[in-house]
Amino acid sequence: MASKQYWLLKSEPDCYSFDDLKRDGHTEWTGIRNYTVRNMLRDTMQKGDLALFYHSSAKPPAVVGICEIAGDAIADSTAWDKDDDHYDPKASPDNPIWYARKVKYVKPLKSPISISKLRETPGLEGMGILKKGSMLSVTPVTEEEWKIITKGT
DNA sequence: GCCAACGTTGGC
DNA sequence: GCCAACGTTGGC
Repeated sequence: MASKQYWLLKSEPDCYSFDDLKRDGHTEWTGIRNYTVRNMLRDTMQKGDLALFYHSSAKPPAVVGICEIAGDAIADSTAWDKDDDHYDPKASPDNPIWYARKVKYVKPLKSPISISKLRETPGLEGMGILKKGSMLSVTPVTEEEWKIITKGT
């Protein structure tokens, strides 16, 4: 088994916040409708990987906590739910197209790190989240970046 | 298979 | 609410 990998999961707190995850304990990370993200989530992630929980479109946008990839890839059944916001008419139980992962609450950061703070921090310049125009809701995080961000928590 | 048009994302 | 950047779509 390859060594542990690190990720950053982006969510709008109005949609699903880190506090929601704390309340629930775990959740299914569904609604991914981007092929790059799907491939990472389905093929590259491993059960037991750790992830940063990032609040996008928040005031301010920030990394707020830590969670864990708690299961293997599973078909995203919201894709064939007509009432779901992320309904995809091309998906079906026989051809799921989209996948999800179970994610488990771990703990909050000692204090949230805003995007402007991330930009100012040496060693984090290369983070996917900071790239202009990055729209990926899941991005890999290096061990180095992970250590800097979670130091002291 | 090219590429322009369009929709979406997300920081500001 | 603006707008730059990106992914996706669809006509050809």
